[in-house]
Amino acid sequence: MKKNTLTIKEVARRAGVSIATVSRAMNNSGPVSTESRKAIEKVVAKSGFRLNGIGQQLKTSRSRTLGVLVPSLKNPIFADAVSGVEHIAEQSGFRVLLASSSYKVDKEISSIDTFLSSRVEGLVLTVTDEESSHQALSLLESAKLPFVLMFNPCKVASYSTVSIDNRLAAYELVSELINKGHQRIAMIAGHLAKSDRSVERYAGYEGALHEHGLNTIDIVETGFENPDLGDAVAKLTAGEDRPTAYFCSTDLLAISTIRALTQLGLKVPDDASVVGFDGISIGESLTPNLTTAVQPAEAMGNWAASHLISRIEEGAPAQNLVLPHYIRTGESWSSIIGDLESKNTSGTDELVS
Amino acid sequence: MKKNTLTIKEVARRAGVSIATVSRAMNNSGPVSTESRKAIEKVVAKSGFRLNGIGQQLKTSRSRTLGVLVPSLKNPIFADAVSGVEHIAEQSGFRVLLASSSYKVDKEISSIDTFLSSRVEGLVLTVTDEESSHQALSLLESAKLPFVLMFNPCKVASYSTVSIDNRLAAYELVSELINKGHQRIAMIAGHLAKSDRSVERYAGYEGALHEHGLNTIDIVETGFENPDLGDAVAKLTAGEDRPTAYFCSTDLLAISTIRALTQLGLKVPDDASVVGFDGISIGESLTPNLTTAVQPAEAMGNWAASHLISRIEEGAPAQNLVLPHYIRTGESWSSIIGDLESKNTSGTDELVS
DNA sequence: CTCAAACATGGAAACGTTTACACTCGGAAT
DNA sequence: ATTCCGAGTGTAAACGTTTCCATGTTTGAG
Repeated sequence: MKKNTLTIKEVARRAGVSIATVSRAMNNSGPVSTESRKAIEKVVAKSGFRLNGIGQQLKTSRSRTLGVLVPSLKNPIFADAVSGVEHIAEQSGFRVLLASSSYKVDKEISSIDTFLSSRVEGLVLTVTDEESSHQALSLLESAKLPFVLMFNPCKVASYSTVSIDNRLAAYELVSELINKGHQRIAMIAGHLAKSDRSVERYAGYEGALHEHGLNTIDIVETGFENPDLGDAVAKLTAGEDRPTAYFCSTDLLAISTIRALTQLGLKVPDDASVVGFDGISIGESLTPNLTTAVQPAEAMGNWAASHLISRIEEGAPAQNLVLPHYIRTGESWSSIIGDLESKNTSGTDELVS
Repeated sequence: MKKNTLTIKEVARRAGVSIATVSRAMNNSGPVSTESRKAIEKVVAKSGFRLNGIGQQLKTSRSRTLGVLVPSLKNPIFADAVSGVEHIAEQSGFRVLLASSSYKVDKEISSIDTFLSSRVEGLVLTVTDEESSHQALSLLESAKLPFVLMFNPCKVASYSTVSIDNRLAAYELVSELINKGHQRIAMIAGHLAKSDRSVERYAGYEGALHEHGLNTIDIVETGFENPDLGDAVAKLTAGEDRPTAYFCSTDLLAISTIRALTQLGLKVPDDASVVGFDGISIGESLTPNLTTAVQPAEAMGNWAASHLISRIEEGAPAQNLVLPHYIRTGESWSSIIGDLESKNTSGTDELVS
């Protein structure tokens, strides 16, 4: 059992110089004669030697590594954000260590634990719910590890965060629906109002409705991934005054909702409007394409990474960034102003009462 | 400028024991008296000390880290696969270092370079094209780093690979279309036939057509991400005998194709059938939901990771795994047996000529 | 009571780097 | 001639661990 991975010491020996010279040559960190350099390059080329990053990290006590923690890679919104982080990190010479929490607090904590012992220099993360992840975050705080929350609405001002105004975006979206004549608007949300984002979006939804004297409908909650909305939506549409619009707290949910409605014989947007939230790029290519509140996920990832790096490198202060969202108008909603009276007077109501 | 991160030495001092004892206590790697253990635990709890992973890695010369390299995280098929890798890695006590190549060979190489100096113990990767990534792969070979190719059809038997039989899957899918009465079947493919998978799929497409004495149609090539297929598809449908079916080399492309067709006033699947490839989960929720050849992406990631780990841990030999694919039947295609004559005689043709 | 096994412990040598420091040269400036 | 400087180099001390080894100190069996 021989050690076959060669070290700077061996390279130095073969090139007939000292290890200090090899180090200087390979890092361009000091003067090296052309002669020595040649000799070293020759040995390196022949052997494929590369400096052991772990040795470097230990000696310099810098890992040049960022941790990234998201609930799941299977939701494009997170995948896009991670992609954004990765690009900036890469171009700043940082490596990216990845973990996912599956929306579980204990996995959040154990991942952070791993990051901490890996000595990442900073962390970009999205927690399921800032409240219940409090333990995880204070772990980070006490370790004095710079971190940036992504997507999570900022609750604690001293944390670095990048997010959009979920409440406002939801408010705008639902208000638009109301302007288009919708009065019965249902909300479909991810599992539990356990996600702080869902909670905010619900608040926006509620706010918009109340402002117009309309009532909310019992929220439909479902799992985070690949939910089967069939039954839930069927129940909603069964009542005499079924919703004319569905506000989904996620594009993925909106897509499922559209399918569920179609399955029930309802056409979107003719018989029901559906709006989503997130603005995943696939939503633009759908038929009908989604009306949604766009979170610039990749840009959020970009910003999170570069802000984190400037905190690391220059000791920049924590910062809360609220990125602008916008409503991307698609074909999944429609106006029902014209239809309103006919529906209400001669339509279902009459028939039933 | 004080070093404030404390070390095992400091903990040992505070607990009044030797560093060897602290190490044994924290790793459960040797006998430690209850007394010493108590003292150490107390110091650790108070200070939040954790062993420096970099020191450990250096000393043990194990990084317990896997590299993962994919073209892009923005295609769900890769995100799912990475997710699969991450889960297995995590549960086997491996960290995951992530990089993406943006379909560029030079980024593949530089990422591998980074992985190599990070001393990852193995690498899971998807290259854009095995041919043109030859340099990158031989870099890995000469570094004797175990790696597993994911998605790439295996060309070199000595490499570990996990993929499906792209050619066969495409063949089956297109054959099915032919069975359903389609004669003019177009193929839409990702940028250049530069992707080895696209090439295989084209071969399957061509094979199925030729076997039935049918002709291929000039392939439509487009970029990898968010392609605007409008023009290309418009051109295809303009001719007198427009395709009745579209075989897309990717679900993402299929979705865009459906949109393009709809935009042109054609209904899917009534006026044209569209089939995809990949089996991204979102495809199931669409309306119409996609008929597609399913690659079990997450399972591929799982297998890639566990195989890689067994190569690392037990020196298991390289292995080529071809996972079964299957055709997921959706609503995006239809049979045109019955319609065939009526369409051709009384339909568009008559009108035009 | 003796002796070996088992337990507990600490000292010290790695692991592969970077880098402060000291040293040797020439040659340029005095 | 002397001084000074800078380029080029090597030695050796870290960085924070793990682990081999040697050294007690208990125990329990005989």
